[in-house]
Amino acid sequence: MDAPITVAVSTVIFALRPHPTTRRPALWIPLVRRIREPHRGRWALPGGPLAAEEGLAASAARNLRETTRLTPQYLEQLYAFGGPDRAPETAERIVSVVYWAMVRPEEADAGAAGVNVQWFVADELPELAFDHSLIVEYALWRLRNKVEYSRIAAAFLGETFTLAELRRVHEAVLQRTLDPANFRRQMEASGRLVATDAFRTGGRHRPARLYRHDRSIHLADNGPLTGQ
Amino acid sequence: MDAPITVAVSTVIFALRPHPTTRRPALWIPLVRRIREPHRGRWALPGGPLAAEEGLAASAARNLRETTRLTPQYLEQLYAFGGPDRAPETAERIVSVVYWAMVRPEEADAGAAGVNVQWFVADELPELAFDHSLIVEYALWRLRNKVEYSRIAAAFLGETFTLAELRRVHEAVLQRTLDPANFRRQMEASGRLVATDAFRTGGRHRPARLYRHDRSIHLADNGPLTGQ
DNA sequence: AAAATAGTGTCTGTGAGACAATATCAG
DNA sequence: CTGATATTGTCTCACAGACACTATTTT
Repeated sequence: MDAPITVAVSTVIFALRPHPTTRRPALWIPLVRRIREPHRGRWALPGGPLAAEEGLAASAARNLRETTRLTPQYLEQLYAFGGPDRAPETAERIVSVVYWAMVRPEEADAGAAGVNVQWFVADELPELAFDHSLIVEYALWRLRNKVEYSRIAAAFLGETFTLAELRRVHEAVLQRTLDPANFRRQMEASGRLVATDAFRTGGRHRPARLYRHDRSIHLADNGPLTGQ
Repeated sequence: MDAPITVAVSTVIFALRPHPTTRRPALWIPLVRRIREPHRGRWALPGGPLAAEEGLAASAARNLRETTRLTPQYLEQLYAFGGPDRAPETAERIVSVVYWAMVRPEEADAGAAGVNVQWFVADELPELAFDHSLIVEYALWRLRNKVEYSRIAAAFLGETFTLAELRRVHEAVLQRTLDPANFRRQMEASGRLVATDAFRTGGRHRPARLYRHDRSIHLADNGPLTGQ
């Protein structure tokens, strides 16, 4: 007579787009409006049940693709949530394995995706369904930590970028301004950047050198896990 | 016709005991011998299916108690493993939420626990069942990282301890010797230690001051997760 | 006194951060 | 030339690590 336990996979998806009022780059998250009870009408993380023959990360990538039509540049497991009291309104017992992902701005602008999907500024979310507010908060915490010691910010940018562009990603994630001179030195000292001989011209100022990331270095260190 | 997916919880349990040859403190892990196929006879992490009304962490604590008769000083979720190819020998699909835990040496010596349970030096394990070798490797990596920036080492010690005792914990975890003078300064500067006015006497040397940890500071920073 | 560990002092190198100065583009 | 941002230079401070030195106990 075991109550059935369902495994679901949800994903916190981050993209960088201009903030609606300040126009400065900010973190955005797509959410899905619930069309059924419980929490009908509330916004929730995209997700769904784990398919029988599907890996956890594959399931996250699939539901990301289905809700946003995007392919993640980076995808990492966040946490498994499984308390028996997560959805007190229902008899169902759901264990959610939550991933977080990063997509590129061009992609994020393109497919606005289906109805019932809407992008929100990550720091100005409404109250979400279930424990999803807590989950997003945790994902933000992880992202803000990881941007400081990995080259994960690259997942928000294209193949090449200027140091100013990379700095603005860091500033958006960390929500504070960074000294251009010191930022440059840190990035150069990290050994993760490769200078190209191309420049970004067009601004009313000195052109900026374009860099790319060293592809031989992983976006982030997951320890002995090579990509579950 | 969904193939049923079972949720299991396993735990990597660490304790500090003298290494059998060097007698220096080393990390030990209790393993359970499998009595059924697949992998019969091999050693595996303690664990079992998630009970219907049980939280994930509660399940980990319970199976830890059942296999070792111990209560963890620290318990944290490690990762959820759920690839469809984890146990190719069976038709079953199991998603394992793995925790890691730390127990105190006195406790670890006491209840040697049931038959089919045996303690191993963490760095000298045999080939384990399923993907458990990878899991232990990852848990070791997390422990070694976390000991450097949290007061997690306290979980291996009693209420009060000398700086030498704390240093030997760090040395055992990190597998290298640490300068006593610099270690002292780092610990004092961390603000996590509180000096008591008691001393540990008995050695053929100057008595060492006993410290305790500041209980207002969490053992480790799990971000916005307060103790899932 | 000798042995052993507790605890202090000091020096050096590295890196983060503040901030000044110079370079080079568009208009 | 002016305005703007790129890029370089310099200074200071904090901290990790190496290592010499002093303190206090047991035998």
